[in-house]
Amino acid sequence: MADTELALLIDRFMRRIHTSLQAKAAEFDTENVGPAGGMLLLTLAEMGQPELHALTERFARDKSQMTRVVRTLEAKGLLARRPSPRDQRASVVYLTERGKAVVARLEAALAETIGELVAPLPQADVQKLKALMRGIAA
Amino acid sequence: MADTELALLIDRFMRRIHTSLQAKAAEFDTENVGPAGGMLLLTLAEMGQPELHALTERFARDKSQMTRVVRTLEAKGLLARRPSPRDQRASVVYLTERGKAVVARLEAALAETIGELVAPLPQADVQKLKALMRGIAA
DNA sequence: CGAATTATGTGGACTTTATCAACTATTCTC
DNA sequence: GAGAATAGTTGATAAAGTCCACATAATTCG
Repeated sequence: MADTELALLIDRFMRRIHTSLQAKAAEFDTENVGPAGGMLLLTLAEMGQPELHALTERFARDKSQMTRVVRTLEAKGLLARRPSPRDQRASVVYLTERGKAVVARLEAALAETIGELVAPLPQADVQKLKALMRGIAA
Repeated sequence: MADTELALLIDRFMRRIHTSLQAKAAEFDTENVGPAGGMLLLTLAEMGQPELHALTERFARDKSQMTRVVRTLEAKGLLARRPSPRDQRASVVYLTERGKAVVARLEAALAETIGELVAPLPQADVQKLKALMRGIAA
């Protein structure tokens, strides 16, 4: 029975990322995608051209929430959809060119913030940390 | 310049904890403290008798938000406050007996959920993971 | 010392996210 | 082909976070 500390540490880390990004949002969040929209775009960039339900599962949010976030990003022209060839109920989601440009900016800002927060750790430990988190995600 | 993946992994992990706990909330969240209240109680348990601003900083939320969360937990009789002896502006926050009982239940539920999510990892790796996260938090 | 500055906490108004249930339209199962 | 499950949307609501202004106490430093 693992203990509870991990959740507190992780929550805190996430909140610190959030706050730090919030502070400099004006500089990089030119499209006003906000935290949720930003994370979703990054997740989508990672996945390529998933069907919406797959993106929803990876992003670990409610599907109705997903509908709405995707719709606002679509309205901003950062991602687009087309019907899935394999399943008429499903749609495939993908970044537009503008979306890719936004993702590049988001990545730079996020990487900078993470870099600061993670500074006390040697680089090798950061890699180790990511590897461990990947192990959980699997 | 570290990359961005860590944030996605961590966000996802946190959301999975959240969803899993949500599903069984009826069993353990007898006082309806909710996710935010729960995390705050656990943080407070960890800290002992901090002044509110110290708790706020550790919890990494806005101070006005903190006022409100603390107030609802106080109303439920799970924590209490008394004026700080050192600073007349500040108040010291601490768990009541009922609060401690709630914390025990929260810890059990959270530990169970984390245990499940972390199952793919050997126990030693989980320890390593916590150690790394502690290193960041410092 | 005293004036300006900073820190603690509260309140109001607002935005963003999340939740839960119902519903349509497909697809799968057997 | 009937019944169950899946993909996605909508509506109503609740929870959480943000930003600003305020009151009061403490600190700084001329």
